[in-house]
This record gives sequence, C-alpha cells and structure tokens, in this order.
Amino acid sequence: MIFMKDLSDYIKGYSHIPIITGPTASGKSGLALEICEVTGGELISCDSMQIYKTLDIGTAKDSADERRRVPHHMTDIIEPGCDYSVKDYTDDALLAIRDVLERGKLPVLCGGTGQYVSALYYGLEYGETLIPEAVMDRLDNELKTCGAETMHSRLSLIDPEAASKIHPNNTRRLIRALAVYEATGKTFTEKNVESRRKGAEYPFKVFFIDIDRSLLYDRINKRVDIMFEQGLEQEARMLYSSIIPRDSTCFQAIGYKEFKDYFDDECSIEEVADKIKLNSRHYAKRQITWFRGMEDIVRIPFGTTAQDVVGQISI
RNA sequence: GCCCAGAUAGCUCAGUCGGUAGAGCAGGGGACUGAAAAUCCCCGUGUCCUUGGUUCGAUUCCGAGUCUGGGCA
Repeated sequence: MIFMKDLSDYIKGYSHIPIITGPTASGKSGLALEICEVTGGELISCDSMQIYKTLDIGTAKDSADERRRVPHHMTDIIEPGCDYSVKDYTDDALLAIRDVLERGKLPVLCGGTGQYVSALYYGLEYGETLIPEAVMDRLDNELKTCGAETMHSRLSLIDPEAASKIHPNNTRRLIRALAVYEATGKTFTEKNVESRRKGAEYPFKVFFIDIDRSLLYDRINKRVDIMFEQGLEQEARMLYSSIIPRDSTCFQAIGYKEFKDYFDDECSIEEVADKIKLNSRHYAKRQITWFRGMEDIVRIPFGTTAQDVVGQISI
C-alpha cells in the first residue's frame, strides 16, 4: 500500500473512493447516482457489459435522463463485438478515476462485476505480455485431442498449486494457466503473486448492498418484465441482425443470449423471459458468493441512504 | 353414469419382481488474477393420495374411496 495515492492531493474532505456493488437488481445505480448528486461526484461503472454501446435495456444502463444529471464514465466505451479484458478495464478505469480527481470531483464507482471490482480494490497488475494466438490455438487443439485430464496432469507438473485449485472440467481456466506459462515462462501462481505486489492505487472502500434473497428475486423478475416493456426484444433483434460474430463476448450477456432459440423459432417469447429471469437469479447468486469471500468490504442493508455512505468515506 | 390411465422431492417424472426411494430442473453452498453477465465444482427424507385387507413386513400386491387426465355414453 506504499504506492497508494493520497486523496487529499486532489479533493478535500474524503478518506476513500466508494465502490458501490451488490447483486444485480439490488439498487446499486440508484444509490451511486444519489451519492454523486450529494457530493457532486461522477459515476464510474464497474460493469463488464455496460461498456458496450447499443446494449442499453438488457444491461440495465442508467437512463438518458440519469446520465444527463450525473456524468458517467466507462459505459458505452466500445462497440459490441470488440474484445475487452480485465486488463483493459483496469487501465481505462484508472485513467477515468484520475481524470475525475484532477477536476476536483469525487469518483463514485458502481457495478457488479466482481472481477473488475477486485482488480481495482486489490490493485492487481496484469503486465504487458499478451498470449500469442498461436499458443491458444495449439492448446485448444491439444485439449481436443488429448483430453482435459492429460492437460491437467501437465499443469500439475508445471504448477502444482494452480492445478490443485483448477478443476479439470474447468477447461477455460486450465488452458489459461498453461498458456501463461508458455507465453511468459512464469507459472500462473508466480504471476498471480507478482500481480499483487503493488497494491491498490487509491484508497477504495467497497460497499456491498445486502438484500433479502426473496425480495431480490422478486425485483429481478419485475425488472425483466419492465425490460420487455421498454423494447428488449427490438434491441436484441438489432444485435442478432448485425454482422457481429455470434461468439463475441456481448452475445454472452444475460438478456441477449436467451433470444437465440426464439429467433430460430425454437421457443416462445415467454420462455425467453423466464430464461432471462432464471439466468439473472443464477448470476446474482454468483455475485453474492464472490463478494461474500472478499475481506474488508462494508455490507450495507438495502435502503441505506447516500448520506449514510458519504459519512463513511468522509474525514 | 360407465371404462381406462395416473397420484412418489417445490416442478416433471423414474423406481422399488414386497425389506420405507432417485434423476433432471428449481433451490442452496462454493471456486474464481487478461472472455467473468463467462467458466467450473459440491449438496437429494419425502405422510411414495387416503383407507381397509393379505403379509413377519406394503409406497410396491388386492379391495374401496378421493382427486386429476383421457375415452365412451
């Protein structure tokens, strides 16, 4: 934490930069927006899908009116179809934070992508080495021909610690761990230790909205119905009729991927809505698990006011 | 009214040649360092509809009843 910047170099009165997080539909943006209005701050998103332009309704972006009231950063920054990594996110978010601070404003971070929040909060450094595509292709091929068990055994020899933590069925992470070693000569475990050395860039404080599970599920269901009223089907149709490759990340977004069968005439629109609700519930559960395991976060009950949160980041 | 088929986990259903039962989904828990709204792992006791009978023992076999489908009138 020695490299951590002091907020008083930029703004007066605050000890921490708040990060408002919680499961989907728990009221994060409403609270963050209020905090911005109370403090004159600016909102910086920590959301892996709201970065895409044109995916507005399904990703539950703030309305045009809300975005007029409070400046938003890190939303609508790339075209759907583009790739975007955690590394890209931390680089861009850190720039955005500095930009807001240099104008004397409080950055208010808000979003439910655990990996993005953790990366900023722990100050993870990802380094400059990119895995060559040839390496990835070769590993993918080897996985197909040799099978996951063989690949997993290979990882056990190179990096036993990582192998013990990665289940053989989780081929995505398995391949990643092998690829890191092949591309950098360092093991996945070594890289991860190195990445934590520097610590967080700014004094962040994470606030997690704690909400009753059945109330949350109720809110999720209602929000999906509202999305349909707002024209989600139309928005999804635009995405599906574009030339964007179907294996792009944006097609993984809940609220869009569920339309595939419907547009292929294989299910009804009601089934799409039910599936979106279900996937959102599953997602919320994973978010809760992610943050439950995170140390030093502040759990705030659903309904906590902006003033309350501001009080906890003020000197 | 008669005939047939069902009734088992929150839901859909399997099964027990008679020794009190298990899948999928839902739900719950967990992992996570360059796709993360992704990817992956773990978790199954419930009046086996009710009630008589046969039996050492019935959710299972037999009878009656109730309910739900379907058919015939």
